[in-house]
Amino acid sequence: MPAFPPVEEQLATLERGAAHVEKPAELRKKLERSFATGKPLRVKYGIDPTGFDVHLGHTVPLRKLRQFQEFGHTAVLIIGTATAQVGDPSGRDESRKGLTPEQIARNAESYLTQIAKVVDVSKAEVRPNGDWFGRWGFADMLRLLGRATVQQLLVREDFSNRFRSDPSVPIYLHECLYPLMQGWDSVEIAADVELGGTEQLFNLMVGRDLQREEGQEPQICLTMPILKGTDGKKKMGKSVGNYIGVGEPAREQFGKAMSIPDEYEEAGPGGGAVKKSLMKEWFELLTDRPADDVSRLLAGHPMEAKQTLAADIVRAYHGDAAAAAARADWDRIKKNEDPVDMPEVVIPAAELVGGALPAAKLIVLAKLAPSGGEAKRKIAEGAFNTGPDRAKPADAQSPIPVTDGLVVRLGRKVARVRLG
RNA sequence: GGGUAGGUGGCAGAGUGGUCAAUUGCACCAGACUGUAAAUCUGGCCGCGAAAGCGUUCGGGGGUUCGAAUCCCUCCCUACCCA
Repeated sequence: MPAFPPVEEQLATLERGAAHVEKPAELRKKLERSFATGKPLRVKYGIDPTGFDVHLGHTVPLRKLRQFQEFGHTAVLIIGTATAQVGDPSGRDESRKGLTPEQIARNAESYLTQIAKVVDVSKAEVRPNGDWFGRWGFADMLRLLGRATVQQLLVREDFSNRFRSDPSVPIYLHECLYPLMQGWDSVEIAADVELGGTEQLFNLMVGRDLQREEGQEPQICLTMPILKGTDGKKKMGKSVGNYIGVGEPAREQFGKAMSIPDEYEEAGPGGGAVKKSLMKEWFELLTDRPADDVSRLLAGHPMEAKQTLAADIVRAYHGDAAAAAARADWDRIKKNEDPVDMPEVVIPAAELVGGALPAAKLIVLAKLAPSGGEAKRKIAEGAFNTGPDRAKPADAQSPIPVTDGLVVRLGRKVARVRLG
């Protein structure tokens, strides 16, 4: 039987960073009861196995889920094997194409491995919603559809926008089913709390309604803010290309984190632009760093703060050593030094002519550029240099003496040559 | 079933017989600059070639033409409207 931390302590952590809690008083009540009875809360989070890389944006609610786990509550991961065939209309996504059962299975597996970097999947309950929806007949579906009205759906901004102002974007009937299915999942697993991004609030509320109608205690809906991407402008997402994947290499994550702007502007309530600290939001939503620590860092040198932020993020997915190494590498790059762990490329000795190679050819063989044309352009731009003295070739044809261990650089790409 | 608008480089989106390897924006790569791989400015962004140049591209196939992303035929696909 898990011993839960005091309710106040739990509340303080759980509500931190949340965009909205529906309803805070009920959450307290549930926590108090679980504290008294020793019965963990059932905390639901759903994902559709439609096949994408898990990125930091997804980790925001996932981290909240982990906090619940750490307090001893039960994480229930819904795999939307049934809902994936419908496609969530939230955020004006266009309807998704149908996936084969094999794809869905493969995606689901890939998710769980990625999610495992944040949540303790081994302790979580994993429930494909095809388990129940798969058994449903047409009559069951109709019964579910009878639970909601078109008016209710139109309350949703993205539906009403599409309906009124942008009629060219179709709304399919099956999309209307999605919130109901998601809500029904809550009934099936008797959820105490459901997590999601702010755009999920409507769907989460449907769960509350359905539970109440089924005689269950309605779930708490806890939404998390939408994380802004590395551009500081749009929601982090794959299609925008402003994301950091949880599976990316440490250096990559560190670099991308360093590239975020310090602050961004947002339309304020009065219409004017309000400056907000992007770094602060990232600290709050992506790291465990305490609030006073964060404000101290932000008051200091921005560069220092951002490096700490980047290191915090890398640490979560690659560990202390990798985070430290990524930070050290960053410093080296800044000072124009080579990183410690350089990728090595093998060049067959037979390619050499008199121990040398034309510059353009060397670049292609070292895989620094995909084609000879690209290599030549970069040489002309002065982006290529080799060896400790960073010698630049005069032109693309200049022979570069190639020895084992030679360091070749093109822009920020660096490699060490091995003769094979 | 009928009608309409479309299918162009990673995406968005111009072009509508030669001057088009194809405007532009985004993304991406590089250079300068900088606390930052931010911002800004500059250059680049199909392949081969030292270069002149050559080859392969604009949904698939076929055709007209000295010459087609652009015209014709046919097929496939997408969206919207009407039934």
